[in-house]
Amino acid sequence: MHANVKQNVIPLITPGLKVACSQCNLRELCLPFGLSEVDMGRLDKLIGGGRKLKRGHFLYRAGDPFESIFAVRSGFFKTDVLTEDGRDQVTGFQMAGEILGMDGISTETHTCNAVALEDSEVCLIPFTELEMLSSEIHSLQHHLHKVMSREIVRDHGVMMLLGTMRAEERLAAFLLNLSQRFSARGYSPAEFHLRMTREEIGSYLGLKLETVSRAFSRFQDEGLISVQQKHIRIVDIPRLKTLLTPPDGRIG
Amino acid sequence: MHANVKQNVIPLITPGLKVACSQCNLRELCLPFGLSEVDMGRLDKLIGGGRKLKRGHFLYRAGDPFESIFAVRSGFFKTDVLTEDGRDQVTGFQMAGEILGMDGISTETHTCNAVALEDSEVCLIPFTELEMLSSEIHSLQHHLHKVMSREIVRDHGVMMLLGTMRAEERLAAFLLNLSQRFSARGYSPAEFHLRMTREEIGSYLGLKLETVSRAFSRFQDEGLISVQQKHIRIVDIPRLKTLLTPPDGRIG
DNA sequence: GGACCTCGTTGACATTTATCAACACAAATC
DNA sequence: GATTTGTGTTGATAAATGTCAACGAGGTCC
Repeated sequence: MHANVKQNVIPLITPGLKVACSQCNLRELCLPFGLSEVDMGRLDKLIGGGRKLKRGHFLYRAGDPFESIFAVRSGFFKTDVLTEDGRDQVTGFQMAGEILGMDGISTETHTCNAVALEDSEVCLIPFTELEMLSSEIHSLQHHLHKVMSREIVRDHGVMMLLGTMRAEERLAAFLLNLSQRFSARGYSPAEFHLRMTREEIGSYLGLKLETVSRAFSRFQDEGLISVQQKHIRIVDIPRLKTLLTPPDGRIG
Repeated sequence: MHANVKQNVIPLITPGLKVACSQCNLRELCLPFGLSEVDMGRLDKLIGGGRKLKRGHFLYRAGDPFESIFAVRSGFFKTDVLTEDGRDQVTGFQMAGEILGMDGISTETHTCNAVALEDSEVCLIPFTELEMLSSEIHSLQHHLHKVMSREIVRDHGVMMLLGTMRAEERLAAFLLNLSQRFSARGYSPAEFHLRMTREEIGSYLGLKLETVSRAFSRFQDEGLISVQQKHIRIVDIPRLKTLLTPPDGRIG
């Protein structure tokens, strides 16, 4: 019943997978943002190659020693934290251009699991080398700080969601967030495939899977979206957005 | 009814407040952790002085341009995020040695408010200068990354709390977290003064103030703690900890 | 020293979400 | 093609938390 049913071996670096930031169409979303051609070449040399992961495989697990951060080249990941007493919280879903693994810097050990939700590719960025290079390239250093800060801000958004929103508001916010991120990557903002189960959505949103399912059905009944298993089509984005704004505005 | 009733002017740098990391008894908790004497002296020169804040005053507000991060020298802060539609989420409470303001790096604008919950003092650390110095001092750079990463890990803990815990578990986790942090600063882990209201605790924990109040009363009835308004004495720390571990362990 | 305030507590009741259970659907496997 | 397994949906009911309201305690301002 738990996610760790598929305890696959962590695959080694895929030798054939050549990566180069300068050739990558994600460079405007990813770590090399704002670098000159020359500096991007220096970053290329540092990137420890790519790694392919089959669906269900772990990129890293809580407890693994921290050595690298990862940039998602393609595919889809989830990160989750498990406690000894069996609580399980999905802390995020990551797609192309997003950075994984920064939780590990503080203790030199990963504190969460990262699992591929579909066949995926990542770039491996050795962190010590990245720090060395970033002390020479100011814009790289600054952008790394921005990426970490962005993660903090994103986390605050999740706290807001978990702390103040009701079930349907959470799901609306979740769908709109996915929509916006797909859109930023050139995909349809209105129609997409969910890579995660209702249970994983529920864990992320602090809800049980039944509540997630009911909220989907309700949205469909009201003509906001069309759901067929994992295929989602958002019929009325503006009206979905209004679900996030309580009618009275709650001002005062 | 809202926190921004006290909209005080942001005070300027307090000229008389001399700060020096090398003299500070918080240096093992704070940014200069692990620096040599010489390097600490260089960090001292960078610190833009101290700032005193009266209770209720804002250290910064959402929308303010980002220029510095802040280290709490003394006192107690809360940070919160407000949305246009009136939602208000407390994202953290900060005490001596903790760093504030890293949310602002990503957009060059602060994304939350930081308010002093009692008369407080902070060190102002201009961020551009900090980046310049950290590219020269590797251990400073690395420690900055650790501090940011620690914030990400802390945020994950809050997500876990908000996503998986029930009201009493949240409050127990909150009290134990405060206890541990006071303890790390040489104060009693068992007896302390809450600087925040029930409403602020509730906002942080995703609960209404009445629920927080009832949970306090219940803990007192069960002999776990003793509450008198904001004064808390934890009578039975081990038993409070067991509240966080569901009896069956939820394994499997 | 009294008259506000804000803050905290408690009770009765409403609402939301979880729990338990049954069943439907789809993909993967034999 | 049938079977299994994971996944998703829906209903009935229970449990947790929120809402509304009253009141009490402490601090602050005249």
